Amino acid sequence: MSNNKYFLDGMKQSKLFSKTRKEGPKDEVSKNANLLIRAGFINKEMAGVYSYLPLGLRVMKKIEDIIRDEMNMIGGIEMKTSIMQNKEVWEKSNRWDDAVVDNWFKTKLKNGGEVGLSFTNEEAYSNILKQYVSSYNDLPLYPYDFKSIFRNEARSKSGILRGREFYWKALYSFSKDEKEHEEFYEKTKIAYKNIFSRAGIGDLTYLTFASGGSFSKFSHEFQAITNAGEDTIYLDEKSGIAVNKEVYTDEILESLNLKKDKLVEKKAIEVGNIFSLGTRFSEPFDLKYKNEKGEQKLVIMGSYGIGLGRLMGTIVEILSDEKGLVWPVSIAPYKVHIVELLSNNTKVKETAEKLFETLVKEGVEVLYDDRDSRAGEKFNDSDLIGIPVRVVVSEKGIEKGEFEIKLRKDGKVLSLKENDILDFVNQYK
RNA sequence: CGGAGUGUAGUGUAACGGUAGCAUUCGUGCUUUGGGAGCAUGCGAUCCGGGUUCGAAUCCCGGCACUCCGACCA
Repeated sequence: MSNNKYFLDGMKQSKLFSKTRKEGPKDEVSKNANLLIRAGFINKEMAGVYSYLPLGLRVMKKIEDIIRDEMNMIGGIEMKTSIMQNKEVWEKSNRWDDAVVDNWFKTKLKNGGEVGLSFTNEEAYSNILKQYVSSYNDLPLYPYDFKSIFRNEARSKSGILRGREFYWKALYSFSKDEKEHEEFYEKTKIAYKNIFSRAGIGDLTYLTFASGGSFSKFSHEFQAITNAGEDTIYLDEKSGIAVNKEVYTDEILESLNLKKDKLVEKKAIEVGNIFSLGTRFSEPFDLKYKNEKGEQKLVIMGSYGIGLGRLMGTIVEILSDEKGLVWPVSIAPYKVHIVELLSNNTKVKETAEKLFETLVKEGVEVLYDDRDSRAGEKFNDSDLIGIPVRVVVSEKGIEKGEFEIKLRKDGKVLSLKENDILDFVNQYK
């Protein structure tokens, strides 16, 4: 967003329809949804279903940009699979029947036919690529998409951490053989690490061994440590490797070379996971290629997911404080929050307006609190919304020829001359 | 899907079976102007459907919704 010179990215708060609230809704216990609703980032529609308001959407898009960047760097190719799914396709892999998959949302066409709403993408990709993959020259392939996913969960909970409708990134790997698959699998571990670091929770997110399914001993989860978590993991703090409770056995610990007495039990949120699919889907879809010798071989698949809403919620759980949200610079809805204090001196508004225009022209993403409200309310709102850099424009500052800067993360305060403010703020672009 | 609980203005809360009140938000006017100011004034609500009763937010039945615990999952 910030490097697009043709799109000036500033917002006057008087034009932002969302408003902050002193109190969270009573039917929302989770910290993430409570704060995000209070700050006007999301709106609850029903259990497990949230709309994203302007500020929330901006955060979501930044997270999306980070993930896209990392996926593209390891060879991902973005596309978009449909949300409405064809029954016949899912019957091939035996995942249409409600007795097999009980969290489908299904609906009927006018002519009586059935369709399902996507709850995952293996079938969609396998079915599409069947048309295009026929030679070893066509592989490997790493398509992915960002998409809304629908799961008829018996119980949604924890705000945006577990919804019935959620937005995710799903990448699938289509490899010629196990070796090629493994190499890519290892690359995604690094890409995932990068994503969580860039999103601000890298130091609390650990690669975790979890149950694997029929094609590999383990799958791998990325677990972010927080008491709000639903999962229990056992972490070796030295190596940064963890084991999910579901595979926490003596035998497995030994195979991973982990000592039981060195592990600490932690609550964590699964913010991403990757797993090997082997030929589970290439077989029913007859997804094969011809190798150099002209032999037909089954494609080896892998799956790599991240729930964006869940990631956003996890970041809120981990980074927010008693005053409200605290966004890392990388995903903050805006980088700078200009807070203009009310004054009879018209110079205050003029100065704030001018600063806003200057910063926006420089390509800084700015939210400008131009509202006709008192200082206390503005400061509290600013804390709640959690933009990294606050610039206060006041009569007091103007007399001194200075702007007051306050950093949301650590509360650090500094004064800057008008000429220095651009350089300072540019660090946060 | 099992268990528990809760549904009152936009939001948060009160009301023994008897005038639906308070706070905040919002509108208007005045005062105020560096951490959710003050005064005045106004708008705005009992989840839906039945039943009991002279009378129901309140009691009973049914439905729906939401929250929490469990089972299940990005």
